[in-house]
Amino acid sequence: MSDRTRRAPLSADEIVAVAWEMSGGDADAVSLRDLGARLGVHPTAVYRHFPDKHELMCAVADRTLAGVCDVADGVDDPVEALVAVLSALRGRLLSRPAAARVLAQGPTRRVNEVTLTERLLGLLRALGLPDADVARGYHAVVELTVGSAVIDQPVDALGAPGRAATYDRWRADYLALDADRYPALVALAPVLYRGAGEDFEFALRLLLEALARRGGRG
Amino acid sequence: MSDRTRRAPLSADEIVAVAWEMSGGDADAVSLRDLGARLGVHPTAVYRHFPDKHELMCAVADRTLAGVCDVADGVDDPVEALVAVLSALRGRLLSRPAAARVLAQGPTRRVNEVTLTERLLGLLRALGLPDADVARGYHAVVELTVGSAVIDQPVDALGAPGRAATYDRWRADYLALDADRYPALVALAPVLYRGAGEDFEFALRLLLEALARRGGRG
DNA sequence: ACCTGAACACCGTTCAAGT
DNA sequence: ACCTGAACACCGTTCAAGT
Repeated sequence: MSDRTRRAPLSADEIVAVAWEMSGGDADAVSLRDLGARLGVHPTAVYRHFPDKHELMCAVADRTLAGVCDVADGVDDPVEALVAVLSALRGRLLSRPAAARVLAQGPTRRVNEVTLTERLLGLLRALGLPDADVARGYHAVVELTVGSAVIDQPVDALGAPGRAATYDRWRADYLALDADRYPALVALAPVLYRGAGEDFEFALRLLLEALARRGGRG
Repeated sequence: MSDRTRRAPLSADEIVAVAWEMSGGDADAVSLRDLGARLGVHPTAVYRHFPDKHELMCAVADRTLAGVCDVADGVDDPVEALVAVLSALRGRLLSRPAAARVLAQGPTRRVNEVTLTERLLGLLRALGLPDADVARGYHAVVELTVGSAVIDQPVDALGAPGRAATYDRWRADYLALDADRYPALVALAPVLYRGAGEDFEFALRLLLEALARRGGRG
């Protein structure tokens, strides 16, 4: 490492950008040693910019939320806008499991998350709900979306053929059970796991339409 | 270690029982070294009974589900029975985060989970839904319950006073935002985070009543 | 058959030292 | 001011060796 290859000073933004890149795709963990190597810096240099790894990962998670709300721009119906934003959120969490795990442990209250929360609350208000129901509806849709993303992520990461094979295997396992002890499971095995994305949207619409009905917009 | 203190041969059940005890309470991780110490055995001895740590934790997670269905015994109304089982499930996941993390990564298809699935499907069928909606309703309530548990767990672990303080702080943070940029957030801050358990039950009943309505039992 | 010892290839984090 | 080196206290896992 000669002087002319010595890098410019680190910045928090650069660290987050590189960590964010590393967290994409299959790699579902970022180590500080790998991160240091990609930054061309000693592994412990990031401690000058973040107090610990968790704070860094919160920043990475928040970067994952940047611009999710934009998918609702120009969508007039609040239910459709909510479906668009929350499906987009789920998609981002699926493709970035490390971020999903951070966000699944409670709110980070960082800028993109706050922007997203504002948008969701605004859209839920547009359903004509009383404030208390807006708040509870917000918690409901976030819990459903995060739950769906963390449960579906491992299978989602397998890609289309792997997904189909996995779901086939699970259905076969259930079908092979004793029908006397597990009648519902054996009967319903063929219709379980028919597309995680569709199942999510079904649940989300059920929730949103129930909320809309409470708001007098049903 | 004299011969007379040398322990009896390990069994998979004993390993799971001790790991399950260790995973309770505040400790949200179990290391094989600690586990070995509590078993009075070399850390790597568990590899004779489980192929890797993940398989062990799946067994621990399944132990966490034992008997959850029992809370529905004697409850006639299927909606009330579903609320009872899923609330009990959420409670167990809250008190055992290591198990929650395993179950949040997809189905284990072990005995207690299968028993729980059978019960949930049976109860959803009792709502009079077509099979496809039973399956999608099942995925919906599981995603909501697991999402609620993983999101609420860290704050839940603080105990009642810590919970209240945390929620107060979050509300105060939102209230302090610029009301022009974040109108809904500032307006609704006072009614956010009003008891995670109540919020969960609200969302769950919304979902179940929407399902019951589809089944002609609304 | 069942378990141990020693090692391998990792982690996050602290802190004195360098420039 | 910013980063490095070295160390600390951990991880899960493998595999040859012991009894």
